[in-house]
Formats: sequence, C-alpha cells, structure tokens
Amino acid sequence: MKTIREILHEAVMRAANELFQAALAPAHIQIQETRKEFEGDLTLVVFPLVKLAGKSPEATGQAIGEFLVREVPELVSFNVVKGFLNLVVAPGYWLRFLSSIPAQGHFGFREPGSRPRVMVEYASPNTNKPLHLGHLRNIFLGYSVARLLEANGHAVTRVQIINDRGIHICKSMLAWQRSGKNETPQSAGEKGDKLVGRYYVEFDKAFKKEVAELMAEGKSEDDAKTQAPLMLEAQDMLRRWEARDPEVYELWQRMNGWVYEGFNATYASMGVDFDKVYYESETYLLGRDEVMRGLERGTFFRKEDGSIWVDLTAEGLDQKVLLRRDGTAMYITQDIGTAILRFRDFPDTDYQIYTVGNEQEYHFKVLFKVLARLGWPQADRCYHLSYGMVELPEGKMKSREGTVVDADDLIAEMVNVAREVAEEQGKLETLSPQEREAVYADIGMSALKYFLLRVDPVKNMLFNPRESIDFNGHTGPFIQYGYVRTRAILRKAEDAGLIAAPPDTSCPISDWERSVIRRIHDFPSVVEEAATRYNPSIVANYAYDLARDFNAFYQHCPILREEDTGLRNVRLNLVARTGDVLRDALYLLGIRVVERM
RNA sequence: GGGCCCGUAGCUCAGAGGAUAGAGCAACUGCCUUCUAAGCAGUUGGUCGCAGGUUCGAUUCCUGCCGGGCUCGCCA
Repeated sequence: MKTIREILHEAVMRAANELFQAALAPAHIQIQETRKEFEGDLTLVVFPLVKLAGKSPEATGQAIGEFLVREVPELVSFNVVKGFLNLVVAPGYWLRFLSSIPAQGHFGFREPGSRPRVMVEYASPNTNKPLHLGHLRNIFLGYSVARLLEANGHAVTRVQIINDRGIHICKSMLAWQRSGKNETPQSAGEKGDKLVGRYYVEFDKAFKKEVAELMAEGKSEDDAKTQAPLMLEAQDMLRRWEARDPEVYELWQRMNGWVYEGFNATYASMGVDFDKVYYESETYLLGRDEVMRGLERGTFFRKEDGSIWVDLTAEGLDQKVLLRRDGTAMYITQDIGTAILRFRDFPDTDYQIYTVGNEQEYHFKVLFKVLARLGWPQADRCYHLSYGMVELPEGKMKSREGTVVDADDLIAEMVNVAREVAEEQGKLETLSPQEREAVYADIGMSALKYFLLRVDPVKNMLFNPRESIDFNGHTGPFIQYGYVRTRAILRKAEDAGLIAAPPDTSCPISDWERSVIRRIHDFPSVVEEAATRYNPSIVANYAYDLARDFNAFYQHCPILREEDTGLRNVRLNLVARTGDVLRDALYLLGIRVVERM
C-alpha cells in the first residue's frame, strides 16, 4: 500500500504540471505533519511553489488544494492558512491502511538478507577492567544498530574485540602472583572480571608508592615511572609473554578465562550476544607482518631508532608510529591485524562499523587511511560509529577516584527498583516467583537501555543516579506499560470471544484513533531513517510518541466496553497493531517486552 | 596552538530551512466501585550561547566570536 505521502507527492507534481505548466524538483515539495492547532493531517508548504505559480501564496494554496481534493480520492477537504495548505485525509484511508498491516510478521521491516552484509563491532573491553557505564552505552548502541540494520534488510555479523594482551594485563598478573595466594573466583566468591580488576588496582597502588619513593630520593617523575621496579617487572613479563614463556602464558590464559566468565555473565544479564569474538592476542602478529610488508613496499618508513612510521601529512594528519623501535606491536598495530583478519573471515562484508567512543576519532581516521595505503579496498567501507561520553554529576568517570559506575551494580540496582515498584503495586500476584523475577529483570533493563539509547549518540550525556532510575514519564517502563495495556485488552477480548475481524473502513473515527494510526503509519520510515543514520534514538523517541498517543486514546475511548460492534472492532485492531509496533520498536532497541507489569 | 564534536525551559533531552519552538523530571490542580493510575487532563516555566551573513522565511545553513568536551603519546 502506498503511503499517503507518496500519493500526495505524485499528485502535487501533477497539479504543478497542469495548473502552472511547471515541472517540480523534489525540493519543491515539502510535506509535513499538520500542527495540531490547525485542521488537517498533512500540510504542503506552498512558498517554494509561489514563483512557479506566479500567484500569491494564498492563491497558490487555494488552487493546489482544489486540484488535490478533486483528483485525490484519499483527501476530503483542505484549508489554507498563510502559505500553508492543510489537507484532511479521509478516515477511510487510515482504516484501509490499518487493515493492510498483517497480523503476523514485522510491519516496517525489510526482507531479511535483501541487502549486503554489515559487520558491527561493539564492546571492546580490556581484560583488566570490569565493564562499566561507558561500556553499557557502547554495547546497547552497537547491539541496537545491528538490529536496525537487520530490520532494514542487511545481513549482520556482530563481533566483539577483546584487548587481551599488553602491559596492562601483565600488571594484573604480576599483582596476583605477588599477593594473590592462588586465589580464584571460586575461592574468593567473586566474579572473575572483578577479581582480576581488583589486582590491577592493587598493582597501580603499589606502583604509585614506588614512584613516590623514587621521587623522594630525588628522581624526576618520568624517571621514577620508567625505573620503578614493578614497571620493569611488568615489562619483563610482557616480553616473556610474547616469547610464549609457559609459566607466564598459562597464567595469562587462566586469568583471562576468569575475566571472560565474568564478562559473559554481564552480557547475559544485558541480553546481548555476538556472532564472533576476536582477540587482539590473535591479531597483533598479523598486524606487525602487514606493517613490515608496507615498509618493504615503501608505503611506510623507518626512523633511525628503528621505529616504523606512516606519513599522513598529505592527508592533513600527522606522522604516526605503527611499530615500536623494539619491534613490538602497539594499539594501532593490532587494529590493522584485526581489520585484515575480518576482511579475510567475511569477504562478503559490505560495510564494517566500529562502535567506539568519540575520543578515538583521530585513531580511526589514521587506521582507515593506513588500511587504504596498504591497498585494502575495504578501507573506505569502514565506518567509525562514534558516540559521546557518559558523564556523572561530578564530571568524568575516573577509575582512580572510584567514581566508575560498575555495570553489574547498576543493572542490579535497576532491577531492584523495578522489583520495589512492582511489589508495591501488587499486580503480579498471579505469577510464579520465577516469572516475577523475569519481569523485574526485563523492566529494569528496559529502563537502563532506554535511558542510554534515547539520547542522540553523538552527544555526551549525563547520568544522574537519582533521576536516571525514574520509571515514570519518558522512560522504558512507560513504553512497556503501553505494550502491557495492549496485551491485557487483547487477552480479555479473547476471553470474551471478541475476535477482531478486519476493520470496517467506513467506520467513523475520532482524533484519538486517527493520531495513533498516523503514528503507526510513520513506523517504516522511522526504522529506515534510524538504520541509515545508525541512530537508535530516533526509534526510542518514536516509541515514546506512539505509547503516549496510545495512552491518550486508551484513556478517552472505551474498547471492550464499546457497544458499537464496528467501532469496537476498529479499536481492537488498533490495539493489536499498536502492541505489535511497540514490541518491534523495543526489539530494535534490544529491549524485551513483558506481558504483564 | 591545530583538528573534531556539543551549547534549546531550573534539570535531562526532542526538533535539522517553514506557522505561536516541544516532551519528561521538578512545582502546582484535577481524574481510580468502570479495559492495569508505571497512566490521563491541565497550570507555571524560553533572548533556541553572542554577533554578522545567505533566504520570501534561520533555533536549523555559512562566517567569526564566547563557553564546554575530546583529541593531536613508541598508553590503550
């Protein structure tokens, strides 16, 4: 079924042709929603057409309005206010549209796999730090974008990259060796990622103490940091790791294993997953080989000290190191290797999307240019999906100052609030304790996900612990509540034997029904826009608008109690389709709906 | 200093060339013996950072300032 906008667009072209003998460019035709203080559904802005028409805005609007109402059966009337032509769409059109939505499947989603494969990377954790609030924004964003791309017809590969090698990992290992007394997550009763993270912090404390002592002996800060015995030991451990020293390597595997168990538990509670996990320990050598190949071909150059560089000054960037003077790999080296490994693993990938914070924008500019210099045609189909930081009322999160908001703690807190609110209301008594817990978890997660996804990704955002766990107003639970209402009504309708037949398209409807149907009508274009702009906040805000329109309708229009069978039938259809769209919109945000709350 | 991004109501955020700039929170009013009140209806609250420019029309585009963030490490 054609959308009303498509129908109008076409008709306005014809109108201009017949009335003014003018051919319109798409930019001439501006159709927007009618503001609620005027009568109408859609409004044509006539100013761009005034010159072509050679008439005043009012006369132009009048002429086009008469033409449209005469020629377009979907329109019933029009009015012109200043340069705005307000058009009233026939209720029958909205009802035909409503009945055209299939009860099965996903309205507004494209055929799966009808578009090329896209790889989406999100969650690039280090194994020495537990996941925190910043990771939550990253992961929810990437996961939602992956679902949006699927809904828009793409095949999607979800990947995670784990930074499991480097000096920082050695620090945790070293601290554990020195004071861990063979402690394990089991013996300590602690999640593995938390345990390893604790030793990382411990190293940092001991290291700072050493630095302070050395400085007290008169050394400069820089000297103290490079000469501190703990640092030298950590560096030695990294060298032994690279040489595959069995003792070091085994400990590394063991401790990383603990971390992965911890991460996986967090991912499970977040309701996210991955198709493939990449480890930097498996890609840094490939990256190093690739840099050496570039050196041989003269793409890169070597400085006197032995380090290898790329000169990007011609592209407005700087000279960048790609390999240290001692030949070891750095961050960008392993990123080069990871990218190439992915090109090889998934040769059918059209686009590769890196979900990484905006503090790494420069890094990715460099990375993509280096890949291009190396001759990889996929380089210009790599995209850095950059997002802003999550700030706290006190400012930036700083692990050293203990202001990091831990992901597990936050999730637990959101679920607790959900439990408290629900128990206070006592609406879930018919459910078993297990079912109730599942509802609390889904509601708590919906609050958290919605909070982080409703903001435009490019913007920094504020996380205020007090206000952010509100479950009223513009929140995930509000939208869940709208969905739950649709489910409750449909359950009761079924119990009462009121099976909805297709709506009678001649049934008169009020503004309450009309605004909900109009909103549903917008859903496909919202999905497409959100997918092409990699922006879940568009869907998040849409879902809120739909839930709000539905609540207003719900409050003002009886459904099961409506005695007119035809109207009740229309309303039941409307309830069912609203529920479907709310469910699908939340799905695109990675949010699971609940049936009761 | 160079580069990128952000400045909209007391707070958190929508709006991306069009009409009198919108929500939520906070504050204040009403509405549950009636399909779930995590809701609905309403009141209060704005120099869209500042100054120019383009345009019939600018919060939206351009330029310059001001304020904030990030970045320009042989850290990751």
